[in-house]
Amino acid sequence: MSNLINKKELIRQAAVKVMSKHGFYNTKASWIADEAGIAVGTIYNYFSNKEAILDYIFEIELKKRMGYLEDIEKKDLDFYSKLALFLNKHFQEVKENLSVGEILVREKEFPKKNGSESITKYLTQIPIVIEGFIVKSQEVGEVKESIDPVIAASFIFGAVQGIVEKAINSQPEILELAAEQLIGLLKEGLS
Amino acid sequence: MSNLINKKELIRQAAVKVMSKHGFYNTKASWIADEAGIAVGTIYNYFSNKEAILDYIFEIELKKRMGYLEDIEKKDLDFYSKLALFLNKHFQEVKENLSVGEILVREKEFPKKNGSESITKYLTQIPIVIEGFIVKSQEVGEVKESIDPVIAASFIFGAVQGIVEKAINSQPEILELAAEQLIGLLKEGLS
Amino acid sequence: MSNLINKKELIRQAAVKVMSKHGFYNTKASWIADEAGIAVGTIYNYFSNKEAILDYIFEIELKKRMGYLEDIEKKDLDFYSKLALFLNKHFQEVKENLSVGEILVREKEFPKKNGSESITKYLTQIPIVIEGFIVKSQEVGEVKESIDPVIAASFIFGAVQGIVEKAINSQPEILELAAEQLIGLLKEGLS
Amino acid sequence: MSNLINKKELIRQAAVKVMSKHGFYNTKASWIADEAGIAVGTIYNYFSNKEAILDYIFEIELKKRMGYLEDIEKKDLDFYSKLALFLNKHFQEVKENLSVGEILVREKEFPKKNGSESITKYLTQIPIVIEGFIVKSQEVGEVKESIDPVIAASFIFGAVQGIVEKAINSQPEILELAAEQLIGLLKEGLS
DNA sequence: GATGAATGAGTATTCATTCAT
DNA sequence: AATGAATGAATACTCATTCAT
Repeated sequence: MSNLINKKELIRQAAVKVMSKHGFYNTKASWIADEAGIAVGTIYNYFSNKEAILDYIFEIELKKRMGYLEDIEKKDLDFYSKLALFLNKHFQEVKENLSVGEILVREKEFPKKNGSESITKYLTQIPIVIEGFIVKSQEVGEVKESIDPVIAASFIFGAVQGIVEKAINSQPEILELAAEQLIGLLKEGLS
Repeated sequence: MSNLINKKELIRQAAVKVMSKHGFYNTKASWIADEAGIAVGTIYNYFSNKEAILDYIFEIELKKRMGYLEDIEKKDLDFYSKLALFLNKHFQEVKENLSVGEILVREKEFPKKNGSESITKYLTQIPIVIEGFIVKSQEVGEVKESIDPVIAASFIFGAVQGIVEKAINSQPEILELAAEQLIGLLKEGLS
Repeated sequence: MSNLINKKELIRQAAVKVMSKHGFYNTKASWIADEAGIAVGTIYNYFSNKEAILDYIFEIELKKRMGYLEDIEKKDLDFYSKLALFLNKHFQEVKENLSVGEILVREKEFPKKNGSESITKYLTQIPIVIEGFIVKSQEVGEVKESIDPVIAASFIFGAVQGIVEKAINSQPEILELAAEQLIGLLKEGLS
Repeated sequence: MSNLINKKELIRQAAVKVMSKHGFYNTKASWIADEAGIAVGTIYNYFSNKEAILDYIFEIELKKRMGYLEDIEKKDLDFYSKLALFLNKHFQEVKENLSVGEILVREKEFPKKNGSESITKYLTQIPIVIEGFIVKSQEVGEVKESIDPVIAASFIFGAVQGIVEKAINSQPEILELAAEQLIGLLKEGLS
């Protein structure tokens, strides 16, 4: 019964593992099947094509982040506290599953006809929410008026991606301090 | 002989144009040839394979950046001035050729045997140089000791990538203010 | 047990509908199941494979025709009357179920190992019977000696198929007059 | 130079051979390539897909027939002479290349999106031209008014197909007499 | 008997790369 | 050097068939 969900989930996890290692384009459908311990054909009982798997991966992760952000948005906290909450969640997730982090940072599909909806959303929505945080903070005087919210949000989202990239490539341990450092930097600058 | 150089350069530029639009994996060698107005076979007189073209693109761009950074390093300037010089150069380049920016931000090849050396270098070396800047600045007391140079460098490099991504996707004009805003943020934080 | 027969018949009818529309090779087993309102697996409780369904369809139709022909053969009628009886029956059947007609005219399977026995029989036996009619008629002087029975039988069978094809493609109403016209033509020619 | 034409023609001929033997759906692209003595990929330099090959086969044969028919149409001959000319040409072609005949008689594609234009045309146009012949002949009083031209044309086209089918299946030699016999039948009937 | 999820052999098609001209 | 037709390895995806429930 929940077998259906489980199989799709099984494929998703196998795909994360394999795609994080070889990249989307170099990942063969058969590798995912092997990793999942199922037949190739089975993949296509749950996903219409390879792209749909990647899309689903992003969909899941995006949902998680948007869930966090919604919860956070409701809270009566200053900008830095809100951001800190989000960063902690995000870095925590990545720490627990570096493969997912790798995919989130690296995959930027180039669709032909049916590109991955969710990748675009992931890369777009999250910065927009951050932008919203900033705008509100400016209204309250928490953040300087001279700051361009669009630019700042792009910085922050980019910085987060950059840190995850670095963590994956060489120093996973930086994820421990990353949130704190990032918040500190945003609060007071480097000096 | 300058003919030789020109043809290679011609191919590089054609590749930038086409790859920025469709991504490396979805770009057919023949499209590059068409864009360059040459025969497919000709590409292979100048590049051993498709990857080598992308590699060459990054090689060129990396060289430019490293050149700037070396020049900047020699100057007797404070950290922020140095960084400002670099950012201005970088954003200027991207502004002049958004296609190049698109590639620099998006392509993160997954090599099998012979992955692109230059992409890895680009993603690695530049942050390291920035890291060096930070370390030096900390020695002089310009930058707080509490700042983790690795994280900060990843932050900066990531933020730069993030802003370029945003510029490409929707608002090229933010490149105008980006350097100034980033420096401001790093100097004093958001508040 | 009549349940057993009914299910097989149900599948046959569903298959006729779907195959007449998409052709044997483009008909998915699952479509037949859907049309029949059963599960795919059920099909295989009644047929060993997809080909066997088509084979069965032809088997049924061939049996019907051979039945008619046997009955007709016994009657003491002249050639044209016999043929008329057969044509009326055949065109009647087709009129009542154009889908069956479509299949009879269009499907000419190319077997690998286990080709459809019945298709071959259908395409072979009926002309042979007609040939027999002609030979007998020649013995009685009803049909000219100069007529080659094999050729004439092929004409007649082909003409019947041709008319059905036309009826299906564009003018089902020609089936009304087809038998009469065909007989007239055979009797006296066009002039 | 005419190499291009020759290669396409080479593929066409190989396809005729193989498809006539195994049928369109059971013919593997690689078999055609093997028969033609070329690489599979080469096929796709000349045809966009397998269907396009079959389409081309029919296109060629249809053109031939329509060419004959146009030439014949211009001549000032009675209906039977015209038809005789056409039949002789057609049966001659088939005799010289039974494989082509086999395809013309057997292949009745079921297209999804992009079905074979030419097959439909072949099955449609030729009967229409014959129909035209009949109508004209009726105006001149050559053919009885009681004859339905559509039915008669379908009869004739079907009879032709029937005789080719028979020739291919068992008695190629009947093609010798086929035209004469069919004309005789149409002229005076069987009796 | 009925089911339908799982299977995996089978194939059309693509496209980077080659090399004879 | 330039060409572009020829190549054929590589792979996503299909779908008839099976079989555990």
